[in-house]
Amino acid sequence: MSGTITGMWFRKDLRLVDNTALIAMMKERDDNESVIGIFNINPSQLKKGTLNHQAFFAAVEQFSEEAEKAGLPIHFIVGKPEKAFETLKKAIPELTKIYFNRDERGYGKKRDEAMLTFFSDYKIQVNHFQDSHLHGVSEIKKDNGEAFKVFTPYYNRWKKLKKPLFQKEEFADFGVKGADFRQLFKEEQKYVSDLLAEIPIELKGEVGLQRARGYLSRFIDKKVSSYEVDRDYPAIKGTSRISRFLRTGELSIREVYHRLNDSDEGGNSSDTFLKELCWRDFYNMIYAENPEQQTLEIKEQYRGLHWNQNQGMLIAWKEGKTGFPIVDAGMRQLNQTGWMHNRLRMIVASFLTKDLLTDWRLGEAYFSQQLVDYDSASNIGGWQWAASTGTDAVPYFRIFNPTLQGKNFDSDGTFIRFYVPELANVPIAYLHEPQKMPLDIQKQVGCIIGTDYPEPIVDHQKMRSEILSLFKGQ
DNA sequence: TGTCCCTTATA
DNA sequence: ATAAGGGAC
Repeated sequence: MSGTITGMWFRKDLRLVDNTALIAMMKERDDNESVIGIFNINPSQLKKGTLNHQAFFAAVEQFSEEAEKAGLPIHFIVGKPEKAFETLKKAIPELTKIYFNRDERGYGKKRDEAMLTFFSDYKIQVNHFQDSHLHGVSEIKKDNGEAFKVFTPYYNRWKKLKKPLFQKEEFADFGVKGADFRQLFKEEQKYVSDLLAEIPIELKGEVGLQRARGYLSRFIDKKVSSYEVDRDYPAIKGTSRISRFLRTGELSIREVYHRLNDSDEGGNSSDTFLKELCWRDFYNMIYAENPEQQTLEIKEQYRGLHWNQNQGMLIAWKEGKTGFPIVDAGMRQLNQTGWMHNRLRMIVASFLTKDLLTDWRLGEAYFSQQLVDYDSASNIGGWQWAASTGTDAVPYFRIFNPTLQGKNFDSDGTFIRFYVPELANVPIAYLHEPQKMPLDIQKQVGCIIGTDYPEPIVDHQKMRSEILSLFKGQ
């Protein structure tokens, strides 16, 4: 083959449509330039065996098949990015240009910065783009040039800014086939097929653009108009459920934004939902501004908090055996499905930090294993919000009462009964406080407290005053 | 995107 | 007795 080769390096942008870097590559290429698709697997970054990992690689597998069908076979390269690209360059010396959509925070940002140096050393030209968010981390600043720290003023600015367009082009529209050098990477292909063989079949259903668009359409057609109210009730499927497709990039954030806007001409039924898309940009920006936030409280004042080290409490929380029905139902939804309703994420996070006095980092770490929609910026931001240690976080004295939250947001107990089957027959009068059930009713409904379902592992009022004094003492 | 507890008003 | 409102944490 004469001419040069240009690579599209896919990462959390597993899509052939409205992919900023991919479209740029196809538009800018000239006739003697071939293109290839690349995906790097860095074994040291894998969280094998977790739902997060399995869901992501289920999407990778689906994407790889779609890309091959569309004429862009994906070349998997394995190892630390520098090593993997060194091997790639040795096997394909004509590779002189790379396109990718950059990561603007966290591990991905460090990787991208290191790789810019690497590519420059190897005389590989690089073009990279902001593709993952409606507004990148540096786009929205206060008038004095500083980053926002509070959500509402950030949102007011965000709302006014013009959003990037949805680009309808797909790879196939350009009438060019990607080159196929996969026979040079037999070992890597074996590694990938072994890795994919470990993915449970249940996780392979919730993947792909078609699926994602199904959720999006259902949400826009049927749910967004009542989203503001319905989204708070876990028993109602009132949320969009597109988060898993946004974190893999199977669904473009621009497609989401413009479909919402087009369906809501002049109305404001989607304002509350747009706010959630803004939170996604906000926390992305906050993580870029606070690169240590995965391990360090943003509020310096609270860096020395003395958290409870009791492992048993943490385990009870993880397993959904705290004796607080709404908390347990939420944790079991997470464990069984890899997803948790947003109201419940707030409740269980408040419970871990404010009722069990447990370090928010442990909760964040558990979510990072379990969530099929895990996004580090949103997850860390959410945990620091709940722990009252983040910027624009809930004030430390604004403490959720888990029993009241259950009564308010699952008043008839539909959600609790579904995920905590041992409580299925408990009368509603006792469902949110099963420990108050008289023994004869316990026997009658087949749920003995302390045997079939735990006593509350803490006294909320007691823990509330304890956490208040912990925070006040800082 | 809270809850508690007090006061005051009304029954 | 209960609702509504406000301050405190």
